[in-house]
Parts: sequence; C-alpha cells; structure tokens
Amino acid sequence: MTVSRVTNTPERVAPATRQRVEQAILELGYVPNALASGLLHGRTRTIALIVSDINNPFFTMLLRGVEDMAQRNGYTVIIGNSDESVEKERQYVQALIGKRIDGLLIAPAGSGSLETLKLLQRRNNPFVLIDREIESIQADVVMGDSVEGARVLTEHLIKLGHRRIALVNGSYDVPTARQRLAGYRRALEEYDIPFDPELAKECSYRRGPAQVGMAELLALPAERRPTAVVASNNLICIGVIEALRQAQLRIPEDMAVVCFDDIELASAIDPFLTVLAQPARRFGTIAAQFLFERIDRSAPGPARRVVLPSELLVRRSCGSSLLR
Amino acid sequence: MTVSRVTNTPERVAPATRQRVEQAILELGYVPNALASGLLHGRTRTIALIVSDINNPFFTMLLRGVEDMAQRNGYTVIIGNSDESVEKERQYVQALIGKRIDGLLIAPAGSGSLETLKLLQRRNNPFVLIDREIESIQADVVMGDSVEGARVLTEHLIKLGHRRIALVNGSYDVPTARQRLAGYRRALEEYDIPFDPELAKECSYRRGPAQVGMAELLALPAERRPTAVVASNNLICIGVIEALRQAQLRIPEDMAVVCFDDIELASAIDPFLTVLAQPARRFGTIAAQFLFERIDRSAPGPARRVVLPSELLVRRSCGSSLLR
DNA sequence: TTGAAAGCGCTAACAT
DNA sequence: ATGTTAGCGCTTTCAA
Repeated sequence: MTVSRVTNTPERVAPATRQRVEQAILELGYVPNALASGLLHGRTRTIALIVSDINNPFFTMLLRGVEDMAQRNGYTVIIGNSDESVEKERQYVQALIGKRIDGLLIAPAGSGSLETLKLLQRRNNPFVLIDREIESIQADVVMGDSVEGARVLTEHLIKLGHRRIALVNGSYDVPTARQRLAGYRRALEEYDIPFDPELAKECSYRRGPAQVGMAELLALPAERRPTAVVASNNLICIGVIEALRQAQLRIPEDMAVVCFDDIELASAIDPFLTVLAQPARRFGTIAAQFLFERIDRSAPGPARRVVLPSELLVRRSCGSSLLR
Repeated sequence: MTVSRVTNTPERVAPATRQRVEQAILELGYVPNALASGLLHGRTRTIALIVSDINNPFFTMLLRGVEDMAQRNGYTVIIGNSDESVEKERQYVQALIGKRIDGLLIAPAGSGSLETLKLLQRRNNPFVLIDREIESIQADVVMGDSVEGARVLTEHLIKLGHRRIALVNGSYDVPTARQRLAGYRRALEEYDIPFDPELAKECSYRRGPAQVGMAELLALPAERRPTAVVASNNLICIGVIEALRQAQLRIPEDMAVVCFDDIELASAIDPFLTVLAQPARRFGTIAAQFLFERIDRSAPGPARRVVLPSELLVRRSCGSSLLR
C-alpha cells in the first residue's frame, strides 16, 4: 500500500518512508504491474492503430503522428496490419478487445469491416476511422478529400491536352477507391469528355495488380489506348511505372502519369511527376486527438467528420523522361 | 467457471450447456478479459518491437516479418519507435515492462541502450537484439554482416577505378556504423589505398545530416574531393543524392554512389545504383522465432548470434545519370 | 502517516 | 459435468 502511494501520490508519504521505499524500488527493479491496475480501473492507457498496409509510407507517416500524440498523453500504441484483409482485421480487433485497449484507430480494410466495428460499438469502445469512411456507421472520421483530389489530378491532365485518360484504381470495396472514381468522372464531365469504362481499371492498392492493370491498358489497340494515367495511390503509381518501363515507354513523352499520395523517398531521389500529397501525419495526430477526447470524456457527442485538403505537388510536372 | 471452460476447454462441457453459454456469449458480445488472465498466468501473449526509425522501409519490412510470426503464434505486437533516442527507448521499455509483455525485439538506439537492456535482463525478460549488436550483453542477436557488406561496396567502387572514396556514415554510437567503417577501411587496405579521415564522415542515419555531410565533402578543394561515395544506409543515400543534385552533379558521371540497404520503392521507379540489400523481413521472422523459443522454454541456453548475408543488387551499376 | 480489507475478472485446484 | 475457493497485484475505502 505504501509503495502504491509512493508511485502515485508521493506527497502523502512521510519523506523518510518515501526514501526507503524508493531505495527498495531501485534495488529490486520494481515496476508496477499495469495489468493489475488496468483490471481495477478498466483503463489500460493503450490504444491501437490498425492499418491496411504497414509498408505504405502513407500509413507509416500516419503512425508517426499517432505515436507522437500517444506519447504526449502517456499512452502506448499497439499496431496491427490488416493487409487489406477483413478477416485478419477482425482477429486483431478481437484480440485488442480482449486486451481492453482504451480505443482504436482504424483504416478499415473494406465494407466487411462494418461487422467488426459494430462489435466495438456495442461494447462502447471508442474508435476513430482514418482515411476510409464507412457509411452506415456513426463514428468520428479523419480523411482526405478523395473526390476533389482525383478531380484535380484528372483536370491537370485534361488541361495538358489529354482526352483519353485512364484511372488505375484500388478495389471498389474500399471507399477511397469509389470516391476517386467519382472525382475522375466529375472532371471528365466538366470538360465534356465521355466516360469510357474500358479506361477505369479496378485493381487494388498494391503494386503487382496495378502493374497488371496497366499492362492491360497498354495492350489495347492504339486508338483505344490512353495517353495519360491517374494512379489512385502511391503503390499503384509504382506498378504503373513498372509496366511502362517494361513496355519501353517514357514518361511523359509516351504516357503522362500523375498520382494520388506522395512518394516521398522516391521523389526526393528523382522528382518526376505530379502527385497529390495528403498530410498523412496530421491524419494521425488529429485522429488520435479525437480518440483521446472520446476516451477521457467517455462522452458520445456527435460524430465528427474531418476532411483534410491535399496539396498538389508538382514535383516536376510531367517534365522528365523515365528512361535514359 | 463454466464460461471459462467453454472458451478454453469446450470438450469438458456438456454439449447442451455449451450451446447455451455460446449463445449468451454471442448475445452479450462477451470477450474474456486478457488482463485478468495475464495477471493470473504472468503471460500476456504480447511481444513488442522497438525500432529506431519507423519511417525507414528496412524496419517496416522487418516489422512485417515479426508480425507474421506473431500472428502465427497467437501473439500481438506492440510497436515502439525510439527515433534513435536512448531516452525515448528507455521510456518505452519501462512502459512495456509495466504491461508485462512476454518479450522484446529491439534495434537499440545506441550504446546508452545498455542500461535499459540490463533492466530487462535483471527481470529475466527475454529479448532479442535486431540489426544492432551490443557487446557486453549476453543476448540473442540477428543482424546483417555490416563489415563484409561495406567491404564489398567499397571494393565495387575500387574495381571501377576509384581511389578517393568517401563514406557517409551513421553515428559511431551505433554498432553498424562502426562496423561499416571497419569494412570500408578493410577494402581500402586490401587495395593499398591509404585511409583519409577527411573522407569518412560521421553523420547519422538520417537524410538531413547526410545531406550536410555530403555537402561538406563537395566543398573540399578539387584535389581532395572524393570521386565516389559509399552511403552507409538508405536514408543517408537519399541525403547524399539530394546534396549532389543541389550541386548540379550527375550520378555517376560526376560522382559514383553505392549504398547499404535497399531502397525498394525508389528503385522500382528508377533503378539507378548499386545497393547492398539486406533480407529485412527474415531479420524479423528469425528474431521473433528466437524470442518465442525463449519465452516458451523460458530457458536460458547460450546466446545465439545470427549474421545474415546481404545481396549485392546491381540495380543499374552506376549506369544512369541523375540529372536530366 | 500508515495499514487492513475488499474486489477488479480470471482460472488452477479441489470439491460435489 | 458443474460449482467453490482462492489468489494473481493493484488501489479505493475505511480504520488505526
């Protein structure tokens, strides 16, 4: 009991006793058992972040933001990688509920995530959606403006004179992919360019599938082939570029390319295209802040929906060729 | 009690009772409290990974390996980012001990990590060192062969005819940096090239400082300036390249560059230099495996030391120019 | 200023 | 096949 007081309310222990206890703590390497404390208080000072792809720099930056906030608030972060799999995600959430984390930040893997999130909701476990909104669930969400972003990117290409513009996209099971498709179509409409379903490829937010998708576009007969591509995220962009290189095509002479999300490291080395950079780190800090508020007040309050603007970074607007 | 039996040893419960309990579990959304269970058993089925830079793809790949193994063994992974700060690292370890994690994987931030690790050792908490060895501590370690790697990279440049070769390195507080320096010196010796301290820059495993270090090298009078650079890791390499671009120098015409660690995304886009790729993911799986063995047997056994070979990937051996 | 009792939720060991 | 008891380590409450 006295030890507990020394660690929690040292001022309520006689200085002499305190000294002796502190001495013993050092000698024994005593560290209070947070499990016992958590069991008692129903609070673990732990939150979790589940991302859909830990290898994507976007999510790593986001994690950094989350970590900063967490550390500042005395929280620990458990990270989960769902790998875009709803099942893996469900297992994680299950385990995390077991561990009685105080709250969850999650970039849902797909529409199947709904069930998992309802589980949390029923238990009154606060959570905040990041990057991907799920309609039909009332929860805080921090995301980018995918519709506007895709519209701007597409418009950029149109203004450069392109008419046959392809979109290599993620799975339509992911909200951002649907929104980016919508933004792309909106831009086409605004400039009276007919939408050609053949040019809008549903792939997935991964390098390999995007490469395949792009190769298919390149296999089209010349008159139906696109002259420009909007890559729906950074990994897709890399797949697209790989396909182009395999086909011995240059950027932008043979094919213009723009992409959603920054490719930070890569563009530090070789700035080569126009990207729409999202403030990933801020996604993390804001979402964590929201979560902590929910945890502290354990108050419902209306669900907040923050849509952060992106920045069109003309790294070097279609101004360099890829092949040397 | 019966509920506990249903979740843990269902075969020892009458089918009828089991059914009813399972029904209730579903209805109530009951998830057993792992805190209570952990408190009882002194086991949390949680391990932690502390890396020195979560933004470095090397560590992200490593994390992936760890996660795979963890999931396969029914463990959860807590991730910590020490940001190369011994103090931040110490705070993390303290918090993790409190949470009674079963084991720790750590890429120590520096020599100051020794104290922190001793804390773990005194408490008999198993841990495995990753990527960075700490002499004077007896523990499993999984790492790459930095000495040989740096030697090979340096030799590669020597064979291309270079004699004034610079090394832009991490802080000598980090073991790998010291080892890479040693490998670099060994290669020079083998070819009877005198070691010039001016050309071996101690910076840090970060982009900014490396850029500064490279700029300093470029500021040397022409006859003392290097004609080639070994970048001691991927982030340093990027800093080096940035400095070269600022100085309007081309790779490899004006300055040859090779680097330790792969730059995966970047080189997918634009393979441009020779890199020494480490099997980061295997670092993770092997280290996790070691840790689980320690946890399960809770047996001491001799400390294992695994040194994984790297692969010299001639992405495009100094064969493309950077500036267009 | 310090100590004793009780209980957080679970399960090993021992009844029934 | 099911129930009871006890205790993991902590802290809230009440007592000394």
